[in-house]
Amino acid sequence: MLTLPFDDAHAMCEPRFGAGYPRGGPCRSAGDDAASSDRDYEQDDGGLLLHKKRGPRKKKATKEPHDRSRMRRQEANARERSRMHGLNAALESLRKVVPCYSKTQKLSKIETLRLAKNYIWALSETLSAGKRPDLLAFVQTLCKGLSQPTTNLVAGCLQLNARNFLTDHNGEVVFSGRPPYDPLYSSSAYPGSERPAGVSLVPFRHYGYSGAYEPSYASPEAGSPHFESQLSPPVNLNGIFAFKQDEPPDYGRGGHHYGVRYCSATGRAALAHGSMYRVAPEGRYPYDLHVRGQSFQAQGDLNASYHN
DNA sequence: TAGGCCATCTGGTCCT
DNA sequence: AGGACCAGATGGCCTA
Repeated sequence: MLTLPFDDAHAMCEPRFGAGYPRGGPCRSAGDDAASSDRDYEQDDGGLLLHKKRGPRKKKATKEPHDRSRMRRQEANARERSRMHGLNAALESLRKVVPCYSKTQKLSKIETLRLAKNYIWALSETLSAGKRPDLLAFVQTLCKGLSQPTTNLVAGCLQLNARNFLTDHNGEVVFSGRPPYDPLYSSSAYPGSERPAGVSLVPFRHYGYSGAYEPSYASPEAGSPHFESQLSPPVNLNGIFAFKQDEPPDYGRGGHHYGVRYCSATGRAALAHGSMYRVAPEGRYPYDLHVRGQSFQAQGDLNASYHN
């Protein structure tokens, strides 16, 4: 699984706001402005780190007319607003490419960043593993450190049973449901000698409808606010990030293509036509896998599982 | 009502 | 000098 300790206590620099908290103290990386770290901080009587100002403590006396000073401050405020709007726009665009996007239920800023980090991590792990991802592990990685509401939202986006992804007090995602290990992709996925070179038959674990999949998830469009306006993100494991509703890259040509697509209600229609991502006729299955341009028979297997 | 989230203002610091 | 960046403070809004 993860090749590096994932749950770095300060990986996302949990906010430690409060008066007197040293700016950049615990979150500062090792090489980041190391030269200034000592001179920037001093300890008070209680050992608390206090920010030691670098510059002159008092504002220099200025001959600047009050009106001009005021005007410059207002201009600075406008620039700061603009800067923050740009930051928010970037964050919004990030929201749209992480695995859970809803116009009606936006992720908070911090949760967006955490989810993005988890997403990058999960994709990296999948790439380095070089085999088909374990859906449960993938989702667990995605949800690591997220709040329970966000975990529910992500699980809802992925149309999993959120109750099976409980976040414990350590921020660990705990799978509480039955862990079925029925191989989704058996050798029957490659009848005869059609198995492409380089594709191993490591069973892809799927989780039966008595497990992680919500038995009733088939109707996300039918009223659950979680699914309103939700667009699923691209999860494209070959490093080509196809944005939602963009034309997919041509996966028929060369390269080792390895993609997972989580399909959801509104995104599906846009993807159904001419997409690399196969969509079940019923539109009910949350993901599909493609290796080297091959489309696995996920729907068929899931159909069988469902109807059994 | 408390707590979380957010936008905005503000002053300090850094950089060009 | 002026703009960018940063973080603290503050108040509004929303929800449990």
